[in-house]
Amino acid sequence: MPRPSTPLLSSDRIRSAALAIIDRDGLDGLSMRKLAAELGVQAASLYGHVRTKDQLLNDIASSVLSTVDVSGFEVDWREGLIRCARSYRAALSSHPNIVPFLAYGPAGREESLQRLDLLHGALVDAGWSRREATMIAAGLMYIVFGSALSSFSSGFSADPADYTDRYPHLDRAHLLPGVARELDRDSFELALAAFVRGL
Amino acid sequence: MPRPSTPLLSSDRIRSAALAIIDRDGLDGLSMRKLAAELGVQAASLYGHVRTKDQLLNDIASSVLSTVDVSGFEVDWREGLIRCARSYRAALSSHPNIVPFLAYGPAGREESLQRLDLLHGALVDAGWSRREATMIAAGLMYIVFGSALSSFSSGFSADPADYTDRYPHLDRAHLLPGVARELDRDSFELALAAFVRGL
DNA sequence: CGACTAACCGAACAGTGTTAGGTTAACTCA
DNA sequence: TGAGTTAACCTAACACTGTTCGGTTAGTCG
Repeated sequence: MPRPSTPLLSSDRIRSAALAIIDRDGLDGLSMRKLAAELGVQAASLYGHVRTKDQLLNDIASSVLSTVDVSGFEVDWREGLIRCARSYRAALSSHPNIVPFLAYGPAGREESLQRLDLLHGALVDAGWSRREATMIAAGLMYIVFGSALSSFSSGFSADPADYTDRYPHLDRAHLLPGVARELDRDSFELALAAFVRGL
Repeated sequence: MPRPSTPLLSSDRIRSAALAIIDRDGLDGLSMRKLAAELGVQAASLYGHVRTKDQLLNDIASSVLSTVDVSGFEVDWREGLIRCARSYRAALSSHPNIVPFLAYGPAGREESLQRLDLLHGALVDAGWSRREATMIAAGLMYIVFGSALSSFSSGFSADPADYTDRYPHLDRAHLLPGVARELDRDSFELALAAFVRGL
């Protein structure tokens, strides 16, 4: 196929198709050839719009994180922390399969750092030292990312019988798939509340 | 080369060589061919001792986690939580490059679950409901894993000049490589203390 | 109309995990 | 002692992966 009348590809189309694959098939389920196939194109053609796969993932990560909202610090720094963490977690858990990529390294941090900077500033305004503010922000991120990659609900086998014998103490309830997500959310809320209260 | 007089390979040798590569070259730096080469062997030979690369990583993860200590709950459940979290983090941060693998899925959880079971039991004995105990344990893991993959110190560029202009609020101190680890540890301790205090 | 660029394709390269089938040393047992 | 079996390695290959090179043609500008 030569150059088509109307372009088949665009960075946006590529990104959203890639994110759809990640959501459906997981992070390992995304390959450039598969992505190209779903766009009706050969793999090589993608590289006219995307520098590299890693860069593509970074861009996707940035766009996922772009929905995070760090406003709400005017009222109360505690409330601000809580809102920020919730917003962060909501963004991450809407596309959970990309979280392991975020957890890897300096990924799409431009967006992330701007938000951290705001958060940091708000904490300093509230009376914390710069160093304390940094640590508090870090702690908040620990909880957000830890809960987002939630090795817990998703890490358990679907069959409760696998566990009840071997781990008598563990609460059986969280093994039911339907309850797992709710439990994850409640665990996050509990951790968040305890953390903020304990500061 | 036919069958050698004394075996060149063993599961233990493979595991420790693999972990050494991971520590040195990162998780992506480990390939079966490279691992084989360092053991003076061809890649295919590894599969006589290891079922699959994923299984190998799981075994390594389990052995890393096997150093975690969940004792110390006799005295006080708060103190027990803190000790457990510290021990967990110590294990993870002694081999930080394998943490992203742990963050992936149901990895080497046999070991992990046994410990969680103990922790859970201790919390229930201390008066928490089963559900609360589960959530508290989860929250603790959030902080441990979140801090272990510490996107923070390791995620920053080595050159402070990259940041100071763009993010005026961020504390410059944590950009110095030497200080980063210390700051990560302090952030962990702060988050842990706040969490436990806030329960 | 001619030059040039943009957008795609086919084929290839080096690398990945993994498997099948072959070769030979060491062990087992009559 | 000698035959048969098993264990431990090998070579070669398969089906992938991300990525690049060189071609082919449609659209655009002078």
